[in-house]
Amino acid sequence: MTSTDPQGSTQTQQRRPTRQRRAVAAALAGFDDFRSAQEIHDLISRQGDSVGLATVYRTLSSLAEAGEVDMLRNEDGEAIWRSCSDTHHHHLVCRTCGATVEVEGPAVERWTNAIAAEHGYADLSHTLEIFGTCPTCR
Amino acid sequence: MTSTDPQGSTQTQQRRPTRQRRAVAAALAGFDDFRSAQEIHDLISRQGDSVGLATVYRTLSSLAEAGEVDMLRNEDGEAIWRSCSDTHHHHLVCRTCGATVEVEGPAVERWTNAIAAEHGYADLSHTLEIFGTCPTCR
DNA sequence: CCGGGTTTGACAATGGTTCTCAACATCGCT
DNA sequence: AGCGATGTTGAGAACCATTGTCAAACCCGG
Repeated sequence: MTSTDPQGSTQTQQRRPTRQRRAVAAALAGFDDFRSAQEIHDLISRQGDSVGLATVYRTLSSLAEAGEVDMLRNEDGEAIWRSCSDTHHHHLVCRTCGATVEVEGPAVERWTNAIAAEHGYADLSHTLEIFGTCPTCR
Repeated sequence: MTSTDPQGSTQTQQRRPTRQRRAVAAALAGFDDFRSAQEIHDLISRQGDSVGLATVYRTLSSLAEAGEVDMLRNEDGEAIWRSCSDTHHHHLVCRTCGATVEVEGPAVERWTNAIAAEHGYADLSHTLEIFGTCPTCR
């Protein structure tokens, strides 16, 4: 926050291709649903790599900031992650097994924008997640 | 979870009107936006009452379960609470000052139900919160 | 006023997440 | 290839919201 930021402002900050970051990326590629940082950390270990938990957190956060992964919170407030397509979308998540369906809702986007505008709110962000029990888990 | 549950099942369990519960209710009546449990706890102290933090949590949780308060999570995953009307609704929350607008979106309800049904998900719940900057804070 | 189930509070314990900081890896340059 | 500057990492401590523990205090019906 107090950096001098020589020239390019909020631009692609340097991201060195380290072994650890590659490991996290590889782990992310290995599943489709949302996983907690700790689960991802375990996955990496199981894949033979060794990456510190703190590093997993750091990497996930910066990936999320870069828009390369989705981060949302489960009903307990824990952060869960997964790599994502680049369009804005929401999720239908199975409460039991974590199976995820990616959903798009242009209608919802429009609705939230309208509501916010109506009340003069700017600089919006919103969360919309649906939790339920998938057909398999019932 | 392993309780025997003698007779009435998910019914109105006894809720004794203790000094502490009254204090929490009073505190809740004193603000319109969402506050964390700790802030509410502070508020109570400032009002002269003394209630243990654990009790505040317990009371808020049970009130939430009874549908008398809304609990949602801010962007940091912390639980925030406020008393609410009894209909299902969502919120437009100012990121800076916490000012809250209660919004209803029958369209959204219908949409989530449709989506979930389409994928065979049952036992639904969903979260939809909009964060932004209110007119005053800009 | 009594007895029994509820509720409380102080404090410990959890558990996810972030911070600290010395050791280390990369990059750009020569 | 060698070097210095700077970004990264890891182990563990630190944080901090939230929940568990359990004896003491409380409320209620009789």
